[in-house]
Amino acid sequence: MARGSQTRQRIMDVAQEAVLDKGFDATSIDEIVANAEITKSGFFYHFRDKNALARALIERHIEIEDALFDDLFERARELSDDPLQQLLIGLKLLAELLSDIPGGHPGCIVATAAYQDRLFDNEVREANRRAVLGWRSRFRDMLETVQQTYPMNEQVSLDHLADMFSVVIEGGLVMARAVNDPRLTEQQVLLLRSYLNLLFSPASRSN
Amino acid sequence: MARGSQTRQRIMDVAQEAVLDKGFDATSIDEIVANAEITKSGFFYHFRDKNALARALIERHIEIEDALFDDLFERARELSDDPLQQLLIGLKLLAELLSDIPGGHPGCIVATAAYQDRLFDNEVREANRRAVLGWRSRFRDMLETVQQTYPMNEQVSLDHLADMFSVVIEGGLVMARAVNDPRLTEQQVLLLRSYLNLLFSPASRSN
DNA sequence: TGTACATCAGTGAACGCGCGTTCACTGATGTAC
DNA sequence: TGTACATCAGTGAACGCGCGTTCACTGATGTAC
Repeated sequence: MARGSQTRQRIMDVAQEAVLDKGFDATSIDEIVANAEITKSGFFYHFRDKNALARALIERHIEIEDALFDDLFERARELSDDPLQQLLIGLKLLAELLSDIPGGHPGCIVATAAYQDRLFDNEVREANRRAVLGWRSRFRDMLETVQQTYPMNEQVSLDHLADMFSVVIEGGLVMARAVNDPRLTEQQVLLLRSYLNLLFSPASRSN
Repeated sequence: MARGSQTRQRIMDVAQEAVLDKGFDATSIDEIVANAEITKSGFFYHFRDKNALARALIERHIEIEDALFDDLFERARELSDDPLQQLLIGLKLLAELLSDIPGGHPGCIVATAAYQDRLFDNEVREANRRAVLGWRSRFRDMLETVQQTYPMNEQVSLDHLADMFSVVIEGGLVMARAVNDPRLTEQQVLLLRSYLNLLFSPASRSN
């Protein structure tokens, strides 16, 4: 890796940690450059302005998150041939993964961005929107496959259901922060799993 | 109402609108006093500093939210004697209410606070925490009553399930912002309703 | 192989603006005697 | 009922600090001939 892009990477790593910890605008460039061991003007060599950093952070985050989901459900496919089982196993793996990451995982960058909307320019908002819509279509595809084999026990919109993955994760992260209990997100993902199980499993549900 | 407390109220109204729109620290005191038609020093007569405003906003919000939930489930109790039906009706009413409020409802003040944690002092964080725990115990009580009549079809923790109300609402609000679709929150609340229905309804679930 | 030039990856100092906060003061209303 | 004093609900001007951003400059590396 070229010398310059190493530095750029380091700036982003340092920035991401700070942003996840306390939000984007509470993270000053001074602080970032101090931790990245570079000068302020070095920062502006790599990023035109602070918005460019936000954009880069969101875009990189989407890639990482996507790769992570790819891995996760790939593993799930290895463990079962049944589409419903794959989904349930994937969610279980996701819950485990969430419990392994100490103190907040990448997902919340999206929420941070959503909540500080007006601070960002249009490009940042668009990047954020694309990320969320990407997740919707990913989970929607999986749900459609499941539905082909397992008719739903109650009719609900697959799009809404697909959004619920993001909702539960992001909502879980918000609440985990609010009550200061990092395990909350994981627990909520397992509840989503329980819902999908009840929704798609063929009856015989007595005890 | 005394002259002073009218002004105080006006400051808070104006501030709340701005905070919900773009976050707490993106809302300047200058802007608040301009919209409240008062001078900057007038603001500092009513609030010692910006944190005091945050605290007042969160506390007032909790009261309003609590009153709102009280009303909502009181109405639900009038409409049915059955605890499960009460819960389901309550959620339906909540969804309708969310769709009536144009552009974001109070709930997100809590998320805003959670995501800008480091900006606030301990008292603000504590107020926020109390709010969330209050909702947990409220919903937990309702769920316990339901469970006495309707055993769960799948064993899950009532505490986690109670948290899911907040998770779905807050997560829904975050996502609604991210994709710019105000109806998203309402849809997610209805999915939670669907989950509770599947979880507690006695079998005979085959369409 | 040596020289000329260009690009890369930064440095250091300065700037200006907006922000939260302070402080000395004031006119209107309330209270004691 | 009138006067003295206290409190309430503000005003207006100033301050200082941190922040994002700019700008002129520089030493190291890469490329052409």
